[in-house]
Amino acid sequence: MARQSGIIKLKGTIGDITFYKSKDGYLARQKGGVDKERFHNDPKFKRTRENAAEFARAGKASKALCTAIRPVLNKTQDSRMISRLVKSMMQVIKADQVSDRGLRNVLDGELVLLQGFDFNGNARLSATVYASYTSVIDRATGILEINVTSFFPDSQIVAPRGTTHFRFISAGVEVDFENETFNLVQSSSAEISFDNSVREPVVLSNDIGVEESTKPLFLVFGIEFLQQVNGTFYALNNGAYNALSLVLVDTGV
DNA sequence: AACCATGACGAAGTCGTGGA
DNA sequence: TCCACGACTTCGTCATGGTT
Repeated sequence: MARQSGIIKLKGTIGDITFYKSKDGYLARQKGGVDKERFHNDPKFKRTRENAAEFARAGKASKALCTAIRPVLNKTQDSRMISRLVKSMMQVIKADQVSDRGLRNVLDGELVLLQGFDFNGNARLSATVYASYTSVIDRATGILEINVTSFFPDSQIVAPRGTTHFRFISAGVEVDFENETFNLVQSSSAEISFDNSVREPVVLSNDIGVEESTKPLFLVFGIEFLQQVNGTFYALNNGAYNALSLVLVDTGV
């Protein structure tokens, strides 16, 4: 048993040697693990394979959703967004009470659990937009809508320094997780000046053009901060403070 | 010999980092 | 500038290497 006696204690793997901490102190040993062949065939790994299958499904579903709203994401995401999304997607899958172990999936799960997901972990929508709004998904007409009530930018929007304007953004998307296809429609408000005068209500309506869809529908809502220089709008801080959240989910039939 | 604690592995995907 | 690799997400199983 190799023991680490130096000043710098390591944890993790370098080359073929694994460094770790045990109750006896810091140790080092040869890298171990289960080989691929065994993982795929050994009956003892059945449970592990089932977990892997569900995890793979969560990964794929996350990618499908991510790809679907890619145009809206537009820098309103942090570097760990996918990780968090996969984590949430695993909860969706684990909520499937119909399928057998290893076969649980997002369609039989609770996609509603994704509601409230923030695509930018550094700027949560609920801590950025305090103007009140309602969200509606009308499956019959295929219209996904956000209604922001009258508000005061100054006191109801938390904007980063340098903001002169902002705009609300929204998108409605129908996702077919089985075929990994989607149907996205996006909309945004005009540029709104960041000051203390009252603003008229804002309506962001997304008509996906499909009536009575049977697939899951998602409504995302967010805000983009802008700086106006000589009449042109520039994205502020590369979008670091932009917020985007999955405000409403309609699971489908 | 039996037992215990612990980390690696695998699945899919994306982003950040470092080397070439 | 591009590419390869590691980190990170979940979690059950087992190799590893120690102790009793």
